[in-house]
Amino acid sequence: MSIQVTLPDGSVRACPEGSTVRDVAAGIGPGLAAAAVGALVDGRARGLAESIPGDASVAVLTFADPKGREIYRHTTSHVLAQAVKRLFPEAKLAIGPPIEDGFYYDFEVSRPFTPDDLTAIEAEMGRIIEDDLPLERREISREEARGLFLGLGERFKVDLVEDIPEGEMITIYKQGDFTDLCAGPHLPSTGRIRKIKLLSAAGAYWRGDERQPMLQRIYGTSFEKESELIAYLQRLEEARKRDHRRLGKELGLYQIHEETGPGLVFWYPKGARVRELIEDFWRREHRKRGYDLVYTPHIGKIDLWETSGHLDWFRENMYSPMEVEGKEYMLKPMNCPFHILIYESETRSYRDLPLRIGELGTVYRYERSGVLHGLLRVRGFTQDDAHIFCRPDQLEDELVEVIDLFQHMMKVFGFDNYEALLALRDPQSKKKYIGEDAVWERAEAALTAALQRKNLPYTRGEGDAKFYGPAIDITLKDALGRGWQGPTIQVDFNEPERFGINYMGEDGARHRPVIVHRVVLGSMERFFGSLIEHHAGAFPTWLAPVQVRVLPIADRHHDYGAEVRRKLEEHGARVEVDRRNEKIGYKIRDAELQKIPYMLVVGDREAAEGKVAVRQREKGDLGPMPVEEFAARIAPYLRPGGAV
RNA sequence: GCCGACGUAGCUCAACGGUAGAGCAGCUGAUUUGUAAUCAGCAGGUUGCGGGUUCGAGUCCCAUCGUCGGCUCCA
Repeated sequence: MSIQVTLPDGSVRACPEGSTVRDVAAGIGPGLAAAAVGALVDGRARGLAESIPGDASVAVLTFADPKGREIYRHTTSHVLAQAVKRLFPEAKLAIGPPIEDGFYYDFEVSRPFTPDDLTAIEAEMGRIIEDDLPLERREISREEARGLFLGLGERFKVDLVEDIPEGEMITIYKQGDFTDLCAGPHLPSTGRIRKIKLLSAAGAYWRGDERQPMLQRIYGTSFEKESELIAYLQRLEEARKRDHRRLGKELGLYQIHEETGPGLVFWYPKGARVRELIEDFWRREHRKRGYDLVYTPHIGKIDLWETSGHLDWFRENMYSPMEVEGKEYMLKPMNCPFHILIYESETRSYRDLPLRIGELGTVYRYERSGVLHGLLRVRGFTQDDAHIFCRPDQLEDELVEVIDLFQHMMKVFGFDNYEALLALRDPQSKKKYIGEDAVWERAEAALTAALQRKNLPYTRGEGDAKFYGPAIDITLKDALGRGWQGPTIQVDFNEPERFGINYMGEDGARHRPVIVHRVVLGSMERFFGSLIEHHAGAFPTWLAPVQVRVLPIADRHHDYGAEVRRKLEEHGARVEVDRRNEKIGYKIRDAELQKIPYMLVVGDREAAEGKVAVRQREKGDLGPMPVEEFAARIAPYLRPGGAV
């Protein structure tokens, strides 16, 4: 008997029954057999020693495949755990999965790991790798697993065993003197691991829950080649250079002052300039698309927050009330109640809808001190907020419009590093959510349809919706690949109900509108932080705080420099003249470090001929040209969305 | 908030428990300069803040403020 194995290229091979993944790889070629770390068998990861159960599609995995790397690093995390158990026999094992670019393992230990511990552990890992211990996979019964880990005193593993659903297979992997509960798969032996590096240790709660004990997590990574490891570490170093906190200081964009408090941002002149440009563009774009723009207060009576329901479900993110003439006021964490007051200030007709009320609204939210992060997580921030009040039948079209606006914004600002999540109800526990089934279904369908109509790729997140409605959440990635929620489009059934707002329908009866909360940038702070990292501080010309710096060769060229500046300013460019008593090389270096898009060197020749010697940021000398020619050349880049 | 590391001049960093230093930036002067740092001089600090130990604390201990990494990616 033989089985049919279908390979990724569509070809089919007959293999003897009982063939292993290793056999299939060897059948394809010796090179692949040597590089293989496992395979996807009918989409499920398997180890090299596992046999193919029957006819199946098989994709052999190497370190080059993300799934292959996971296997490789998962085994590395077991080696880490084995090393820790050797050096700290009292350590209790928790979990140790592969993650993007590496792996971690959590331990319960009597004291946190020190940097010296990490060095010793890494050395011990080296010995385990050198010993080339084979990993043995074994399927065991639930009872046997319980007994085994109870006997080993591994209480977290016992917990994990108990959480494995009934009927699911339980496997353990053993290497030398070390045994771990693990679904696998793994490399055949520890000697397959080449280059390892432990990166850091940090506290982490068991199951990410702060009511649970704090464990000590060790992060590390592993590669097949030393050059890959070095390249990875260099990439980390490069990413650190893009960090908006570093660039924010170097470029004089913003600062957070200890004197004021954490998470409260000062936009310095250059950062403020960029923000102004973003905001101007934002306003124009919203006007074009039928938004009414408003300003509302920063504080409001506590009763308002009672009505809105924020006191029930958002209080822990709100600052304590302040008392004014015996009445309690709250700093606003959201703009919606204020926009609702504007909506209900007059009787609305079905003809008035949709009503789109927008505001660059500054809100304050309490964030725990440990989670604050530069501009990306702060305590006071300005949302590019808007609330769309519409009839249910208008919802889908409105959502399409919002997605279109969002996509336009991302394009204009040169963003492509984002991911969309469609946050849906958890179908298992519908009672967690307010609003009727039919309305939810309609809203979820409208969101899905809108995403499809606008061709926005997304992943579905069942159970990710807020209690008041489904949403589309956009995650922006920072320089180190960490995700931050930016734009979001949320359908809300709750607040219209709580405020009892309505509109007069065609039928003369009152109807309840739906509210869409939406931000298309997120907040000015987070978006700016993202923007800095995305461009590594080198803003496209239209957003650069200073677009052109004129660099006179000597003092006698200052007057001509001022003339060039005036001419370019007439064309709407932001220009400054470097009048310092320095050599040209110094001025160029400084302008390059300040990431100014264009440097204009002016000396005797340029002054005599009415020219400028153009140097472009990072590109270098473009040669001399008349001032007017330069102005014409950069004109397209001065407009919003102008590339370069 | 919790675990760990860190906090010295505007910035980047030195200083076995024994008189706080350097480079850059700043200021002054000289130089008038052609595509990524001209030279010299000057000034700049209660070592985050507050206690304690010690003959003596930037250094050791406690407390506090702040920064950084982690606390999501579920054997």
